[in-house]
Amino acid sequence: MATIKDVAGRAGVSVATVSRVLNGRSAVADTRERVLAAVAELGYRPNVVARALRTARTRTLGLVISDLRNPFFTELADAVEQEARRLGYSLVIGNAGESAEQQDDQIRTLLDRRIDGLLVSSAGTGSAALREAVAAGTPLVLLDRTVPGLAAPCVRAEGRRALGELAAHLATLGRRRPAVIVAPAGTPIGEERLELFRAALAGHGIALPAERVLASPDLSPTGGRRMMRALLDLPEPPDAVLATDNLMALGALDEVRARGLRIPADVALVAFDDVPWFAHTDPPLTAVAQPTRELGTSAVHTLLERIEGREAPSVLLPARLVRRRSCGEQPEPRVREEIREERGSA
Amino acid sequence: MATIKDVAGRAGVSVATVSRVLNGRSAVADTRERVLAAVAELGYRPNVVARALRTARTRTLGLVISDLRNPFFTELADAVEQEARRLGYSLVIGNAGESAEQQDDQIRTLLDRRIDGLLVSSAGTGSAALREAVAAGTPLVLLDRTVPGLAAPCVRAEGRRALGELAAHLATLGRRRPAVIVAPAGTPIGEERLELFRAALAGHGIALPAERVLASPDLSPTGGRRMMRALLDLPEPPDAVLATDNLMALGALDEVRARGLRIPADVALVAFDDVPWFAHTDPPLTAVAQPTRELGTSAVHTLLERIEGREAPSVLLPARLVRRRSCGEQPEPRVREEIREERGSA
DNA sequence: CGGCCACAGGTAATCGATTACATGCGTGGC
DNA sequence: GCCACGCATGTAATCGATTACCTGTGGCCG
Repeated sequence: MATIKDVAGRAGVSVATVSRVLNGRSAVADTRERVLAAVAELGYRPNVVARALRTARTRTLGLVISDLRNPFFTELADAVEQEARRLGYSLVIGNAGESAEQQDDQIRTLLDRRIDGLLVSSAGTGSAALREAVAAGTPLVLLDRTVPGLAAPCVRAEGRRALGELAAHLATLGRRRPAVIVAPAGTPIGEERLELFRAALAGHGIALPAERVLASPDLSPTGGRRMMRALLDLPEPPDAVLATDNLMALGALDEVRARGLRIPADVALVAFDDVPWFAHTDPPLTAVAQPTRELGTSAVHTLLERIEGREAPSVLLPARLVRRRSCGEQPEPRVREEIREERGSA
Repeated sequence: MATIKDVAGRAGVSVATVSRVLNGRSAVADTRERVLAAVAELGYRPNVVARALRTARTRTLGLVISDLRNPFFTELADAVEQEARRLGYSLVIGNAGESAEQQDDQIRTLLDRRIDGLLVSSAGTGSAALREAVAAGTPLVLLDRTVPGLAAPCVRAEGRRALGELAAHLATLGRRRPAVIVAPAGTPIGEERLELFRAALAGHGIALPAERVLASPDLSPTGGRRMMRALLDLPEPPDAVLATDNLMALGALDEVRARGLRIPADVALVAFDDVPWFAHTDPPLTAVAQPTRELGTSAVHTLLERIEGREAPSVLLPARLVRRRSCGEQPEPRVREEIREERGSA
């Protein structure tokens, strides 16, 4: 591969001049053209490794995602990558697979590569490597999941309004015995969703007793299915169930079907996190949709602020309720259209 | 951040000695311990950028995936990442979003970062940047999708046996009017699947006329839905449809449902590519499952062979038929179990 | 007791870029 | 006509590691 020296030789100038031409500082027309010609002839491309070593900037961001196979996070990662690339940064993605250990491994690998900044949707609640990153002075922004006590801004969605609408929606439809399948205990954001929903229901005079709030052991369809089983086995089974994650909602759906029950006639089902295939299930699921792509772009912007040394506040974007048919309402006229267009040319 | 010089100073030795201790060449007990102590005290981590510059090896692989939001590719990427990490390599993932242009952009970025090897599941048929990679001598392995005329091994799945089983399955169930929704024209692997299926059907005396083979304009639910609409509008509509990609199958399913038709009573539906949520649709979809994780690990191994300068042959792994309920057979006893376990702790 | 060898460990070159500083040339002002 | 200033460009240091080569010490053998 051609180096800057080869280009300099070919153009009959020094390496400094080549560098200056390529970085747009000075150089007069004649020289400039000779250099560019040499670059073209040799197919020269600057070695970003060398550049990074010298400038101490890699123009690379790191993203550690809690579970890459979860479609919510896939879309988030995609949004982050696009925005980063648009702004001239590469993105290195690390998958934590919902394991705190693997997350630490990924974070350390990224720090070793001297990325300019780090985005993390943390798998556990905090971790040693996260603190190391802060200590090392690497700009850090949390994504979707907060980590209590960590000095880093967090970009996430907030469900107050959407959960308020959901409570109203359920009340209107006459549902009186709601239940919630929440994320494993200790997940701060799951607790928040639960409390907001509880408060919203209370506003309509609907109670959410403890026996109808079940924490799944993990964020998986299996966990969701098991919790739904327990709920349906209750002496007074719920008439509406909210699952605070898309995979758990999927498992819950399986259990309802396996029992031959109908949605929404026998029980309503709502998911937190809207993912493309919720529009394709039978019936299409009503969901609290996080503004996924906006979360991604906003996280990149926040991180760049921090990289440039500015303070950046946490960002809370409102989620919105997407009404489909799993709670019993008639489909709105645009629902069929939505099915057709939602994925676009994905 | 501490550098090797800081460590050397603290341990009272030269940087060469530190490097040797850390890389396991020589160094006697006493010195060794002083160095390791200094490393621990300073929290020193080698700068991989500097190391890469010196050694001309980044210990990084690149993966350009045709569409990260397609769950088949997500799982493939996850498998590749895990195997790469296990073998001491980092993985940089680039998403092409099914655009040849973006793919070239991603490939060039990866080449600039001097990755040791490149894995590509090509979006278009060939591209300038792919040829540049080969010309630059970067070890290259194609994944899932071949590129005719490119001097690089390809790791992919092959459906002969599975499609043979599928043809037999359909014949047994009395289906006589099969149809196929294929990928956009010019996708080599789509053509192959079609021809294998056609041959297998012929073995059972079933014809596959041209009017029942439709090429979708893109790999999306929208495209699949449109093709299914055209098929169902045929004077003699098909009684079994194979979609050669999971997203198109999803769209096809939507169209069947929107018309109030039943699967499998009115029409059977089969997908090429098994993805986790096919076990959760209603009914669960019969699918030709590619050995996704094996494809990923095998691709990494092939690439490492090439990186170490050895020749490496292309790899063809057999796909297998996963019978669920979308063709009309009774569910086998283990199907319920499968629904529960398939995603595991995903 | 002297010489040689083995080996730990230091010195310095190197990877490919950026960039501070030096140099030299041309031009404009007095 | 001379000096100074500005600007294009070259020289060389630098980033943080690895590694070829050199040095010095100690042990062993003759």
